Amino acid sequence: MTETGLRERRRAQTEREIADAALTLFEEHGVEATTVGQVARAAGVSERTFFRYVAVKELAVFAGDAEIGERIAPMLADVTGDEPLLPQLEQVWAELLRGLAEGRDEQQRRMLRVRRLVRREPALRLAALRLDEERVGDLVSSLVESTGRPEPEVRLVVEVGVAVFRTSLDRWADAAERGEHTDLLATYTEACVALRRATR
Amino acid sequence: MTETGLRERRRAQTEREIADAALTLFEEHGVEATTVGQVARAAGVSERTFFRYVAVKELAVFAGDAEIGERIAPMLADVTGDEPLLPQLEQVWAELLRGLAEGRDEQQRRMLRVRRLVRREPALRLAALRLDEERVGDLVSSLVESTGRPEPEVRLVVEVGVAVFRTSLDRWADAAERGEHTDLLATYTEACVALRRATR
DNA sequence: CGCCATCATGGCAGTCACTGCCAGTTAGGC
DNA sequence: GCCTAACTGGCAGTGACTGCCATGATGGCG
Repeated sequence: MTETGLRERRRAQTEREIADAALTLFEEHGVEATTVGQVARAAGVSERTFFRYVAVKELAVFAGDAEIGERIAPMLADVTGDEPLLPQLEQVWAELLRGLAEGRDEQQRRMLRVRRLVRREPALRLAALRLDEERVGDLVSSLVESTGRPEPEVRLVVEVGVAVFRTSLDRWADAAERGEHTDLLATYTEACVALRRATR
Repeated sequence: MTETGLRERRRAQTEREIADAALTLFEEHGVEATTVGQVARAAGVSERTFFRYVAVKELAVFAGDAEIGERIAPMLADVTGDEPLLPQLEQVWAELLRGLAEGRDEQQRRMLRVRRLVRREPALRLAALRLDEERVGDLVSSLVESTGRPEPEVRLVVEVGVAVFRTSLDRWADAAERGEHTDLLATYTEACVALRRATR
């Protein structure tokens, strides 16, 4: 999985450094007021290299999020087309959050910082939506293939599912903003319940 | 409502001309390959003026969509906090589509062209998401005030509702792409039913 | 009808995100 | 140790977008 070559390590490290620099600078001065040059310099890299690591400025802060997709992939293997899709997907996401809660504290703190920024900065919100969008696409095609269910049905379920997930993230970030520290997993499961109540 | 001053009319007209020029050029050459200068020239306006009408290039094609928000506003008055929110919202959107179906054919054809482009061009998809996002924000705060329901609940319902609506638009555009001409309203109500099935 | 405040437009210069190209350096297989 | 492929920085260029200013058109008002 993780290549231990020097190149791989270097690459992972600069990716981290760029992401951290971006996060700090975005928090401090706002996304718009932060230039790519500033982030690059803070990360100890040239502007040109910055763009070899991140496609657009706003996405700098999400570097490393790809691993989340990788963590989801194996869980998807258990999803079957013979049972309702949505509950199974909710299980997958809950499992993901459980893994996060058991993981390093540092990762959670970072995620909270990012989601707070996402809540505050429209430009970042848009970037986050873009990522969601891509993940939805991948997830849909993957599920269509593995479950054999018709595309429109799968798309609807996935789209609704991520909507619930996203609102949970927002609510979690909001709570933290107000100083109330809540559990993301609990917030998410509550949201799933609220969805049933709303659609009953 | 509609001021009949010469200025207002001129303004509305150039707005239309920009939107039409953008739509045609985007269809013909793709969004990325189309420069603002080209759209501006085709619309008979300077580049500087273009940016007085549209905030970012990709949004050019959605000019005039604001009126949809205005058409929704009065319908929102009937929404009460004493009954489940989601069905009421679904009613509002269905009503909106009904109004569209009864309206001018030209408007529907234009909407279809736009949604097809949105489906094909990631940049436009993102722009559409941005608009959705803004509308969700407005809708949520408006509903929180008028219904007195707690913000998180309202946000969840609106976000899910919009997701269902969006997938309907996509499906509608897909069908049209394949030559099957389907009814948008019917597609939407089917999606609402599918949502119940998925969450049961 | 003529005057004035307001607004709409175009041009220009400037910033900044992002890309292609080229040259120099470095890791890693042989 | 050698050679290929990957990584990097610099540079020039494009295009989106903004602020500023001058000019002309509109519409209200005496």
